[in-house]
Amino acid sequence: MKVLIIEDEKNLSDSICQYLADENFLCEVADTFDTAMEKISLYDYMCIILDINLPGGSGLELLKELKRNNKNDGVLIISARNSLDDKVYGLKAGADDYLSKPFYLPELSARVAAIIRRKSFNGNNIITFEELQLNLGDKTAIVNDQVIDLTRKEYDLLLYFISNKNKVISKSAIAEHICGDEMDLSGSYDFLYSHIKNLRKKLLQSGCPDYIRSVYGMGYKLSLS
Amino acid sequence: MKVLIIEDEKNLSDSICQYLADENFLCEVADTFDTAMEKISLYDYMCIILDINLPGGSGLELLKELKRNNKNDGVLIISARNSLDDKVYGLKAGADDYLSKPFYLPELSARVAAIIRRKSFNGNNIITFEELQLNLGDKTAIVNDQVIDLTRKEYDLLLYFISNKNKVISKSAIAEHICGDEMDLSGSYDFLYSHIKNLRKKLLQSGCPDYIRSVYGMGYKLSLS
DNA sequence: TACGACTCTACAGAATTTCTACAGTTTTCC
DNA sequence: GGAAAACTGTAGAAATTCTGTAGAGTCGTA
Repeated sequence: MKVLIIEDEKNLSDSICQYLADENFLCEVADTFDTAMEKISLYDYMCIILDINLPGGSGLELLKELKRNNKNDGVLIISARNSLDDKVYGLKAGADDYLSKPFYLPELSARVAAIIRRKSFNGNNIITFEELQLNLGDKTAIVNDQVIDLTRKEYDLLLYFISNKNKVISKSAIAEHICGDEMDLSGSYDFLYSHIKNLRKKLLQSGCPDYIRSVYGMGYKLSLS
Repeated sequence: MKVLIIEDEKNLSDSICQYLADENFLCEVADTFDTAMEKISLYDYMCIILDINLPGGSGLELLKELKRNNKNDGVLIISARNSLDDKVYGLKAGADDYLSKPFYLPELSARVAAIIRRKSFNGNNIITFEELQLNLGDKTAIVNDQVIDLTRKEYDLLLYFISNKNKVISKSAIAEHICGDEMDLSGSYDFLYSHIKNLRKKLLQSGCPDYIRSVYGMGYKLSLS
């Protein structure tokens, strides 16, 4: 559950960071325009907390860049100026919410949680794709109110698929993700084929269409069509 | 999408190579200063992954040579020393990014992709030509909101065309780009004709005009008229 | 420690998709 | 018109993915 805090005032970013970390978010901080751009282009975040006034460039520019690249990260703008302008421009540029400084950390946290909930979760640690539900809390998968028993690897696999939905992910990326970097691999992805086969089977048995598409020569993709 | 890995430790270059190959890059490895110099002078690469510590010469020297020859290949430096020196000198000498060992392969891959995006596509994840859209992130081609299923070679081909739009590109350049240097070629471009035919067919079926012009005796060109 | 149940991975052969060589046809250029 | 270049459909080759099975590994419990 990664959150990026784009804020140059170290005191503030530190306290946000600590507060959100306690709420079980994985926080990263970027304190300049350039590092922020880099992080955004490299990784996906569930939510980006964006200070409009940045050294090196405007936060709004950053927001536009995000949208230009079809990134779906949630964005919460924080801005010192309490002007209506920032709010209007920010929301118009595609931000999800706005909070003006100074603010109370619990309120920030609540808004971040709300954004994430709206984006992909429906409240209680449940991440979904179509009728497919994954409960991160007790690590169960649910389709049509029916619990599917998944092994640990199958669960990891499905989680990785859902959090990268509609994107082609390579087999090596999947292998890294579900086995860590101590995988010796020896050139064969047989174990992956097996897990995917079993996962597909269990999902199909629960009446869930096969959303896991094989993309020949590239990898896999979780998508509708 | 060719990438050159300059690294003498075979274990490392092997795993980088395999990981990137699975991400659909065409990888070549150079394990000494001299072979690296030779490859660089012979071919163009989208990105060069450069280990600073090389047998036979410093990677920084190689970097300078690259710039001296006005080569525009992207460069990602990897170095065992976690010293600021390597990073500073490297970036000053014209490298695009720096990663210190040990690193996580997905991170390397993300950075390579980012360098290529910055170099060739202005940092955008989506590159377009008229109604034709190519999304580098999820590796899809879209025409009029409709996804076109492309094979790996067709995708590579289209990517190469779009990133060289309005320029005539020779068949040998195309062949090298989509097959790497291990292509035997034997003087015949039959396979290329086939791929281009199939690509054209798929694009036409999606209602996209045939922007792929054949330039008799020269090669091909993606253009309007 | 031993047992059973469950999970993971390796293997081999089948099925599928993509690639490319070939032969014949059409187009282009001079 | 003739030669070279480009195009097309086809079929076999090659690469990739899928499947079932079996043995190895893991974990909890008695």
